[in-house]
Amino acid sequence: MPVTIKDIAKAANVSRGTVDRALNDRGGVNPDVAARIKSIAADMGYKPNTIAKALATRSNPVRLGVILNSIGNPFWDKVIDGINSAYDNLSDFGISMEIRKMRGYDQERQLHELEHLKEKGIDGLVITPISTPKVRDALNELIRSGVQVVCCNLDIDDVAYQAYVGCDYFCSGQTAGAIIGMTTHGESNLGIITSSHGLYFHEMRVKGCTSVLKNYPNIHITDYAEAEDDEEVSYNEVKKMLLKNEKIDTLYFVTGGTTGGLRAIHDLHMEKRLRVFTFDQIPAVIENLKSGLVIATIDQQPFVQGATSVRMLFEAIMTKQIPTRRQVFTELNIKNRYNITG
Amino acid sequence: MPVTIKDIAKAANVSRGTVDRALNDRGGVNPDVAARIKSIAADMGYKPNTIAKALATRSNPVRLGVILNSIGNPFWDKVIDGINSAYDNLSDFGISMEIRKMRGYDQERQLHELEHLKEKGIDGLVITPISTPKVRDALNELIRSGVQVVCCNLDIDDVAYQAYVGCDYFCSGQTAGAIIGMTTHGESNLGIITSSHGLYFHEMRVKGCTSVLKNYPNIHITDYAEAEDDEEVSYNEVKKMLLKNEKIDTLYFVTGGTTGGLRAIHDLHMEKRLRVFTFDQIPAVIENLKSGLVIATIDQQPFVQGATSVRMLFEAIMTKQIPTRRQVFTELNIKNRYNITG
DNA sequence: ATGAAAGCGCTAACAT
DNA sequence: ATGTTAGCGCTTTCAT
Repeated sequence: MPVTIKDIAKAANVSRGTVDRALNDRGGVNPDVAARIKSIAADMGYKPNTIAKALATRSNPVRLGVILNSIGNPFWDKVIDGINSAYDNLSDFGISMEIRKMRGYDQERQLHELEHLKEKGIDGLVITPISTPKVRDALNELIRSGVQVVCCNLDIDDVAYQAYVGCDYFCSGQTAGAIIGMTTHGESNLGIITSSHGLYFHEMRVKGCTSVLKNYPNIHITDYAEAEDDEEVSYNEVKKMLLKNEKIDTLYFVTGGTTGGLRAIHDLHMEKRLRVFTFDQIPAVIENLKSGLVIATIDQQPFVQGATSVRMLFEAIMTKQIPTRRQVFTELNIKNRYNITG
Repeated sequence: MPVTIKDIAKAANVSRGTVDRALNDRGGVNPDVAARIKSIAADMGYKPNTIAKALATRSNPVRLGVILNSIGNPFWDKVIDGINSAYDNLSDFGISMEIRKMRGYDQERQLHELEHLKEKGIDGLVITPISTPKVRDALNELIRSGVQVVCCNLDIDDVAYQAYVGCDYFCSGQTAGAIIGMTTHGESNLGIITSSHGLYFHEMRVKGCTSVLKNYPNIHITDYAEAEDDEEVSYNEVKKMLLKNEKIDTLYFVTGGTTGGLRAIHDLHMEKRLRVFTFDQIPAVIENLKSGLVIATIDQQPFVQGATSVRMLFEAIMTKQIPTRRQVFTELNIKNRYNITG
């Protein structure tokens, strides 16, 4: 039988109210008494009952805020599914949640969304942080004011968040490199399409991939293109690359612009000539896995990322955890036409 | 603000007790009144609050039983981790759980474990059912007596269970076939190691694989061996197969006996000659992925299987769901040396 | 600073 | 057949 505050109250010869105040640092209790209560609670192995707490605090429930750079990028659909799924599971706890979606990587826009949620009042925040000093400072101030923060999919340095939930980008690059090496039998001329932002995580994916491809002397990186995270730009750049380099037989899409790039291949009727490797399971990728153009794609469990972010955030708020900057990496999985989970 | 039984009671002009009795079919309420209450509840969009219910029924908590054919097979370690993780998450709901582990596929032993749990009294059961008429009948009788059942990892026909949580075995075979075809560049002489039980799911894995390999005219299935789900038998059979067939350059372990088979390869010093494909991420597989002997393994998310089984079972019990024979397939994921999650 | 008591939504034992 | 009431473990308001 688990120990309750009632048990502690009896053991400490005080009332349940005092135990509650002491254990939750609500103030208004003699320091000596508080210390004694805490030590007794620890001795008895007290673990607060989350569901009872949730029932009791139902009148002013936990408020969650979410800010995602999701507009115009189909990758986020499943992250949002995960967020909503976790939210539904927690609905009995009486929580509320507001999702703010934005397009691209404009820090001013993100700061604006942050301000909006701050004014409405939130106890926790899930965010895909844009890694700039201004965003960093804003998040740290938010955290100082008592709001718990979980970063989803994108990491940011020097922010005292509770957790980063996302993939290991370097490792995802390695995984891609390995599958490229193995399935092309170590013979290929590779074109790499990246985003132009010099985004840290994109770079990691390229580095991870090339570090593995070093083991294959006959795989040559023939050309790079920058898609600027825009499908149209990607479409044009891929076209240009393929027309310029007749030798290219393999394409590696790091992220963003994959849909446009695949369209370019079809418009050039170069499906037969090319083997394509991508990330994630967005509709265009699934379609082309089925058609055989895309050989494999690396999945990073977007649903799990969304769901875990919300769950960890709620957990942190309920148990008053102190920020630990924990890295929670989701699995990286190779998908071919048979094991897609679109 | 969610609607509660109190709201319904007021709307129906009855007491909360009557609403509770009506909504939960506890009997002792006028059929007409019950129908009216139910209709009002539906109209108001009533959703029972699980955590309040759990708090109230804490004195006689939900009792879960688990029966796994896990002894001697490292695959199950992560299933059990998943089961325990879900159990921990539900601990605030005051549930109890007993895990019974057994070795191999002896139906008498399984029926015995079933009897044990039945005598102790359980509200729900997670089981890896041995697909025989006796087990089928025993499970159906259990279900008729009001116990919810979830099948984990193994499916069974004609049992009115709540859900099967596990992988799609045919699809896992296809996925393996595709990776074998792609990474061997369509050229190989294949040895297949299966279990001897003629187990349905093993057969599906072989069929799935060969159905895909039909697309590769130069991949030949040179030999089959039966490991009888025993590491020693597997060790000997693999040795025999490799010594007999000098041409074999690729091995496909369907399951059970992988550890012993890998050991045989090492003892024969044939690591250089062979490319191996396996299932799951058991220690021996991880080790040999790192060494390069195993090219890829197909993961079926054992942790998720365990956790989901328990969660779905609990959910079904709490909400009195009627058995639906739902198939919940976990993801199938290709793992190489870079994205293992051992 | 501490205690007492009401209440969160639901169940179950006891009255009527 | 229906109503009333006392909790489940915790928070919160009101007394003291």
